[in-house]
Amino acid sequence: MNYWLVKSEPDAYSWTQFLKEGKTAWTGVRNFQARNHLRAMKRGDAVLFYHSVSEQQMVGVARVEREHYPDPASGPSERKGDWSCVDLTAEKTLARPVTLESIKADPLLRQMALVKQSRLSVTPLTKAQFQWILQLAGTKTK
DNA sequence: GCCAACGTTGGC
DNA sequence: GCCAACGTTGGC
Repeated sequence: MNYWLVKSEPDAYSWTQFLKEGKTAWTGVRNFQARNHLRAMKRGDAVLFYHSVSEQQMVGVARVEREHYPDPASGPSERKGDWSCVDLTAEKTLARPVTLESIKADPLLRQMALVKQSRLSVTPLTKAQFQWILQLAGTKTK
């Protein structure tokens, strides 16, 4: 079981909308490193959902429902299969969102790729980091 | 709103 | 193949 973090600007695609839909195809990733992370995701992996820019906090937990498959090409220079996407299901909302501020203040959490490589939209995190975040959020793991 | 970090593009 | 210019992302 692996642990991941995906980011979204709330204005573009919010956790609220995700919850409403229950399931979403995580498409549109156009960065090789992020794509490789998508391809490494396994069904059942836990995924933290982070709101960037206007909120800068972790808001929910999702799960990998379907492992990577070709992201529909969006431009003339893209061939089908150049990029990948996965399907995610929304699992639970964090009782208390975990802010970037508190992440940076924490010795364990500030080692996350989210902090070090702020522009990367799909990043891995350790089990310890994941569980600690849930604890800070006042949310129980299954 | 600004700008640092980073990725991509295109001229040479 | 190098690198300057440019665009985008996201923190501040």
